Amino acid sequence: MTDSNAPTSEPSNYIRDIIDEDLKQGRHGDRVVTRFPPEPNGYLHIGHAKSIVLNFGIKRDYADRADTRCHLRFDDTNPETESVEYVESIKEAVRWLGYDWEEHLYHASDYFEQFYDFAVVLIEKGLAYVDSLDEAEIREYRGTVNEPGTASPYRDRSVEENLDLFRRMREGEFEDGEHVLRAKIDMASPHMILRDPLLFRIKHAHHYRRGDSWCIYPMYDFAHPLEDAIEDVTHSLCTLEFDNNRRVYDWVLENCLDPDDVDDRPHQYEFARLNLTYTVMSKRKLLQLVEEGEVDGWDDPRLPTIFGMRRRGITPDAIKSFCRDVGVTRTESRVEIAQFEHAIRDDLNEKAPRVMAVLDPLKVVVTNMDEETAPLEANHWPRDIDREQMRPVPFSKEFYIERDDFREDPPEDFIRLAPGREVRLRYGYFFTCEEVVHGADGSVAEIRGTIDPETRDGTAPDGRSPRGTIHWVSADHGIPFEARLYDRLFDIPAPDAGETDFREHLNDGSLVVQNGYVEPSIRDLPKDQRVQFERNGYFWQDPSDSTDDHLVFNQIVPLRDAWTEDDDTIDLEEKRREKERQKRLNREKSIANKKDHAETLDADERDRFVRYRDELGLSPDDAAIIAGRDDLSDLFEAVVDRGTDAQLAANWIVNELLALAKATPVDELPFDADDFARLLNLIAEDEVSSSGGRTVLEVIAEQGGDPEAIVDSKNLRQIDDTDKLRAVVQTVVKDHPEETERYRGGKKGLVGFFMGQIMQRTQGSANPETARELLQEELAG
RNA sequence: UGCCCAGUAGCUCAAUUGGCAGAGCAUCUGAUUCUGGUUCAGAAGGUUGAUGGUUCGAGUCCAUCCUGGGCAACCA
Repeated sequence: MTDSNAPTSEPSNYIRDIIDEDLKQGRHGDRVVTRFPPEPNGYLHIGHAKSIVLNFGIKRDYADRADTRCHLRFDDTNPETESVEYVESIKEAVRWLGYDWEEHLYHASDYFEQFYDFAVVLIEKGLAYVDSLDEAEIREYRGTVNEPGTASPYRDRSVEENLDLFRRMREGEFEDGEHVLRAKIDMASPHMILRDPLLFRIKHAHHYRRGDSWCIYPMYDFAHPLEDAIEDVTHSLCTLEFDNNRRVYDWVLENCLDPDDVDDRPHQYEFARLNLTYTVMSKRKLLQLVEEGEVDGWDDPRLPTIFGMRRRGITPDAIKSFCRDVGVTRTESRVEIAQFEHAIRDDLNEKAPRVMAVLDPLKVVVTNMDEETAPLEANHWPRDIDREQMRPVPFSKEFYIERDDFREDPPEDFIRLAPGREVRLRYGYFFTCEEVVHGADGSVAEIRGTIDPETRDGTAPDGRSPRGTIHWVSADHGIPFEARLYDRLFDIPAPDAGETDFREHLNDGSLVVQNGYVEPSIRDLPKDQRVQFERNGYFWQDPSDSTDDHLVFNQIVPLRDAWTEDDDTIDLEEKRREKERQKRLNREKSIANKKDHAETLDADERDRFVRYRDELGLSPDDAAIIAGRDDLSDLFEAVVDRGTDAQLAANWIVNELLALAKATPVDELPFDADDFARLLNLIAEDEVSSSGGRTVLEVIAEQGGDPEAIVDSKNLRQIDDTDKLRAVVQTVVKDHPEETERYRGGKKGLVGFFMGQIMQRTQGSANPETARELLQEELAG
């Protein structure tokens, strides 16, 4: 039971971690500026909602710590697909979700002049050129993922010529496709994106906002970073598929911006888009369903579109709380629809007054009652929700119950109505079934039976209480209505994953229409009130089809149902076994394909490798890693020459130094072989522990310095003195009686906790081996 | 076959930056209940993708491999 409106502590995620750190470092002063940048070429869906909640959520949550903004920006740089209709629908969707962009509404199309100017800057720097290859040729020249590209013959045009051509492109002197403007980066880059990406193309097309004033339009990779920079965005959040594009994003900003502005330029961070089981999320597939009439428009309640969800009756609160639940990560995932349904129920449980409605009516006649009784009184709210809102519920001789709630031949655990059985009618009498009337086809047509007049208030004087309670609606007073029950749109969890066309997996039963009766008090509730039809789920009136004469209710979500006849438990077990099987398979493969490091070495490296392995006794792995890099070999040999033990040196180079020097060659680090040898010496002589050594290494790799001096200034000299250590160990144990208790009770993993405490107190300088021995002695009691 | 990204419970995520592997959802019990709902209590579920290494100590650091995804639009 969470109140989604409450300012609950926001879950942290990796993007918030970055923002926290940036705030701490003052990277953008105290500004945190995000943006939601849709292209107005389609309707928004729950995946967009995740992005909206992320971006606007950051604006809201950091408002107390920082100067925050969140822009709504239309990324309208492609005139062929965009329109005002989409702009308006997107604004409406964002507003409906409950977010306010205030005065920060922007359009990329307002920046066309600036994009042009930035392009001129690049040309003048010799970093962009007009290419006159046609589309097919450009593709050809780009190469493939395995082969480098080749330079366009136009790549080396003069700045003047480029400037002239680019100006004339804008003037409209050329046809579509005759020329493009490209960045001059690297046609051989292993990153395809960096093989001279296109910046501008000619498109004689009418733009929905700029009309015909432009005939060249910028590409995403050029426009987007500049849009962010123009608006002073600090954190530009997008989905994972733009990961590769980040390289151009950075390149554009670093080369277009004034050097003074580069330091606090925007940065792009990617997160996984949201996928749900049993539905599809891509604009293209959604469009296909709409256009082919598989669903009833963009706001069909079965669709995961914002308008579909709105029409279905799902609230913004539920969507937001769901988005918070799934979090923000870089792991691609598909969330079980059950998780979403939970958020919807959790939200509605406290918002929806209860009423009774029968969806699939079966008539019941009471034989021991002739005239109408006064209406029963019932609270719209169940006892566990602390609200009172009474309404009259008329009861009469004839009423309807749910067809499902009666079985002629009930299974063992069936607790509802059956021949000879008594049940409680919700808010009213106990009823006993005495007769079953069959129709011509043999199906049950009517139930007859008696009420116990003593049980009008739902209790019996003799204290008996039926096992089951069922809902009902008076036949004389019930209002007929149409119920639309929605189920998952597809019948497999990942309709868009396999080889087959996703449309083959459409679920025939995704919409079931039933005609039932609802209690008359529904008329006293606001038309847009979400209600719970007891035992049937949450409903509300369809906003477009429901009228006073013909009520239409959408089922927002059914109630959780513990009485299901099919069980998913087998499925779960199967999944576990499948995962286990897969793991075993992968293990075999990964062992079988283990690579021999030495294979890729050239002749010189191989010499070194053999020497390290055979003469110095290094493991083949270590020997190959060091031999494979000149900088590592030089350092390694230099320290060994100074008398350091080869294995020790290798360990530290491979396992510790490599982590710090992934990108930079070690000879560019601010320390030399002497420093490193001295450090290793301190470690070899037990002057510092290995963790102390690591600290020293970090310092000298960062800023250089004498290891010995650092050891002293940071107080890292290893404590071997047993008495001194014992004192520390004893205090630690004494200070944590509860953990000690648990350790003695069998939670041996706590040694790590205690060791951590000891290391903290001694700033990492305790001799770990001795400390551990003493600790174990002490904990043994 | 190049480059990039990601692998923690069935699903979605945590894990104080090298120190007790946890939570929500789903599942299964039990209690409460005039909703087979809600709420509460509990259980089960893990070789942290694998193998080796570093370390007193590895989900976290190093190496290799495996699996999945992305990149060769004048789309975004």
